[in-house]
Amino acid sequence: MPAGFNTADMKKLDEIVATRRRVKQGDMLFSNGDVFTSLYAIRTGFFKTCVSTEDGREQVTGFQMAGEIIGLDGIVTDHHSCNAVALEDAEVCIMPFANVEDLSREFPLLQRHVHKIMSREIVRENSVMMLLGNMRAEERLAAFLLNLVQRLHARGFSQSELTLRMSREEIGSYLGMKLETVSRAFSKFSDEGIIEVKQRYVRILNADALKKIFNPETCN
Amino acid sequence: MPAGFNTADMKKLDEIVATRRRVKQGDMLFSNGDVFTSLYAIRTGFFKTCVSTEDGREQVTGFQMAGEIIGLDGIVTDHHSCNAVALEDAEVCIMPFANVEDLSREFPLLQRHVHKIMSREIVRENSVMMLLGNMRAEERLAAFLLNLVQRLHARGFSQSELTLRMSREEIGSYLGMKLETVSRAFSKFSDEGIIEVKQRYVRILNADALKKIFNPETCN
DNA sequence: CGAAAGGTTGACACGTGTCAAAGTGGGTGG
DNA sequence: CCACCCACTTTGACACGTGTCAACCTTTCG
Repeated sequence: MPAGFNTADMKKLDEIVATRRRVKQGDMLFSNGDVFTSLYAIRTGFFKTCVSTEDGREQVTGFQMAGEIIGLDGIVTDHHSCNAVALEDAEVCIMPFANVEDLSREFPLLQRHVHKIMSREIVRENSVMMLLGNMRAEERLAAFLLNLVQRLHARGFSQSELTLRMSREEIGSYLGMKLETVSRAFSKFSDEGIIEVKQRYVRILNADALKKIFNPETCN
Repeated sequence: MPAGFNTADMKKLDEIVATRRRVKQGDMLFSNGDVFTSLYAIRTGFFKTCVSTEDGREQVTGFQMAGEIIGLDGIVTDHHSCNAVALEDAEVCIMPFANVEDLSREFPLLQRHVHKIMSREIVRENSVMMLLGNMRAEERLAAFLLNLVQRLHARGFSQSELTLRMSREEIGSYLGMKLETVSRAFSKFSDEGIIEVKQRYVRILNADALKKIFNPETCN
């Protein structure tokens, strides 16, 4: 929720949330083809969203954590065009989109907030396109790790330690590379003393080195 | 503009457009860092949008033609995060975003329309991610050509002939491949009798074959 | 405890990138 | 109006990063 509302406003804004829903690890919050009715605000847990082709290839389009909104893909056709899968037990707030639109008309601040959320997603996807189109395996992984810790840190977690909620294959799908290549890049970073890796536990030992890999020119 | 408005409504909706602007080939409509004030509806002409890293790598994030909206990237931070370049002389309608938001509150149909436009862009970028992450050079080019002719056909142009407005390098940037690879893929399609290419002129001789390349499984 | 899923590592293959040279077409100035 | 020039495109030869396939290891969970 955005800032700038008084308590009376906040009470009305509570109406956006119809109810909450728990999603167990591995379960889908919504899937491709489902009728779109609501946006979902993640309260706890971790999701991936992915699209797939008829011939079975899957592309992870994003990883979402507490405080982020999923379901925006469904607005345009009234049907979802991707799957949202919980990577750990999760709880979401269900926000019927009709409520969102009604209250947006009443509260310009909310309207602006909704627009920003959608715009942010567009900008994020732009940078993923840059990553997929122009970067090499190690740059992609460095960018991915830096993005993850930055978002976790904004939520009060460590900026140097994290536990991955997704498999090597899912990371690879997101980054446009095979799981073996992901694993090799982790090992390389580890050999170079940039990170410490043990399965899904990752500790960043030298963030500057990671940033340098991600963006070779901008280093100092 | 969406359907469903009466003439009185339409008159008010005209207020969205502040003015028009001509953009000459090669000129930028807006660029990374510019303050965001307006969305732009393309009346005529053809644009590319692209992001770039500090070390000079450029990623084309989309090609836009008449009737499409650009500038959505600027909403989230009040500053544009990409460049919009005219690939041919163009004219756009300038729609100050404040007007869009004001009238959206008044006209639910417009509000819904704006939301759909943003959602459509998110879904489009999802499919570009699939393309960049999972497909091979020839599949990417086939998908690209099919998408282009489909959009041109929706605007009354031929569904088998087109003149590309962008260079091989720009196509390559969009599709995550080098210009030589783009050129080779064109030549291969040409050798196989699937298309006829002469520089920027392309005629599709066998659309089914292209679809087959794009999606090997879904053929029949 | 055993099986299944996920992760690591090695050897090799292959698609695309890189570099270079030549061809093509369009725009501009003399 | 022609000729030149420059940007763009095509094509070839070769290099290299990542994919593929396989074996083995680790961890989790029934």
